[in-house]
Amino acid sequence: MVASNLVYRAYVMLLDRFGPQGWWPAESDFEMMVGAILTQNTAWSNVEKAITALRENSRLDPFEILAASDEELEHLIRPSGYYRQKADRLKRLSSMIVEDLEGDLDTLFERPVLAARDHLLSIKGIGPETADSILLYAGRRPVFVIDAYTLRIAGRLGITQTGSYAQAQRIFTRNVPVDVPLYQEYHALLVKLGKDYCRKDRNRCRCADCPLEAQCETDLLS
DNA sequence: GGCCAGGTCAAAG
DNA sequence: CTTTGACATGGC
Repeated sequence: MVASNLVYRAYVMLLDRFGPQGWWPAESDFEMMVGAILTQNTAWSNVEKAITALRENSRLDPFEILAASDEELEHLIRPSGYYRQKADRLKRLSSMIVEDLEGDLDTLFERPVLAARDHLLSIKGIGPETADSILLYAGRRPVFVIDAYTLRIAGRLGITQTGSYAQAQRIFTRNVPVDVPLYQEYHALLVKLGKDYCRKDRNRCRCADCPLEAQCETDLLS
């Protein structure tokens, strides 16, 4: 890892342009995990409505989620979309926490990262991005999160070839310092860049104002 | 009205 | 191992 590589310089440029993004100011690690599931392919504004509803009904807790009926849970999280699937996923997550961890999340996060990651991935409804988001933002473990924006941006910068999650994760991990706040901030900045400058529709790509314009190799997306 | 959003899974080539 | 369809609401 050298301080002059593109992967690291991109982080510096993005932070300089956009500033800290202040992601995931959840009041608890469990709330953060709930948000990670509810935000799957969904706008965060919709997730906020669902989390607020859960909180106001005192269901923002693994035991309370298990105690709730499917109908009640689905109703509370409906604004976040895919509400039947996500209600099921929240119950599976809660079951794991209650049954495997006795309700104590630290039991999970204190384990070796790969073991904790595998444990999360064993839950139906938790894939690589959700697992890694949980490890990074709730567990504060140094795991680089890859999402659709990161894949698209990395492709345009010529950083990755295949567009696979694992490859992108390896490359980002190898080229930035192992630092939890940096990982948290970099991921949030990539999402910010993706939303505002690197959209799927090429006609909407505002490459002229893009902070990484000079590094961008193509207008095309993978 | 159409596109998109801080993905994942099962089924199929 | 890669691709495809289903899942669903709300904002612009």
